[in-house]
Amino acid sequence: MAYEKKIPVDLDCPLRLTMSLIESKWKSCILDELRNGKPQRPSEIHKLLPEAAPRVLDLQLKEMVEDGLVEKTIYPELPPRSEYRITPLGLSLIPIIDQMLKWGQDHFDIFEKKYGAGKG
Amino acid sequence: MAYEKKIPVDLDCPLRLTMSLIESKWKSCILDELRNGKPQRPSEIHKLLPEAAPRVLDLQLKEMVEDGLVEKTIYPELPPRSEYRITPLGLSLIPIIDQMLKWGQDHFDIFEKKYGAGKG
DNA sequence: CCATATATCGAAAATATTTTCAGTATATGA
DNA sequence: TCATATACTGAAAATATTTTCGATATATGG
Repeated sequence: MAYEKKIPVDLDCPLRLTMSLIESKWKSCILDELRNGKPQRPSEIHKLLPEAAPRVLDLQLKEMVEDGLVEKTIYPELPPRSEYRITPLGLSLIPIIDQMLKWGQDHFDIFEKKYGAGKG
Repeated sequence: MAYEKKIPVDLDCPLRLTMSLIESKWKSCILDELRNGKPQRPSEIHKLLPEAAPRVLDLQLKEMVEDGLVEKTIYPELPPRSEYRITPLGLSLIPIIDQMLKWGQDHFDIFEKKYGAGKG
């Protein structure tokens, strides 16, 4: 079969749906950075997540806008300016992000010991 | 740079750590299927998740065993028999799975309307 | 002897994701 | 004029993931 654009979200089951919205490498981090509700410019987000290539953030933010987790405002100025802000829908995912954050904190040591520095 | 095996889990931050343990296509579903604590044979898991290729479940279960989310018992019988059972560590992720499940249920309609049958 | 069930594996093919790179555009300030 | 900052894009390269396929092994039942 020829290449076909993947379905944006996974409607097979509610669990897969939720996962598919946030499982890309940087989406959960982006949500975490925008959680305070403050609009952020792309360049600011890049600074907050310096390990992510700007292009990836662009692409992932675009999907998040499409999915309704984030909204974008473009100001017709020069040099160009735009801002991303978390939506109520995106905000409703924050408790999940929080729980994952906490789980990761609580269990970090186990995985540090197992896989960390030189244990690969 | 030559191909190099990826780091098994992401130790960059607690959030990425948690995500990296469950973000593969079928891992969250596998956890959900094993949540009741009953050991399951590979062939049973395949039946529960018929859309996943057996090979993928093999590979993902192997990683989950390595990560300590699931444990495996091999019975030295013929024909071969083995069982996978969720561990306490895996069980500790179930509240997150539950929250994602619930979120997906609560918001399914939005995404059904947006992306479902013919709206692609 | 042959098909079936069972679990597992290696290898390759197919797909998807992430990253890099070079380009668009335009105001500002050296 | 030239570098810089800003946001954005297309294309291709690099990587990763998922799927398919064919193979191993061996008891059981036809």
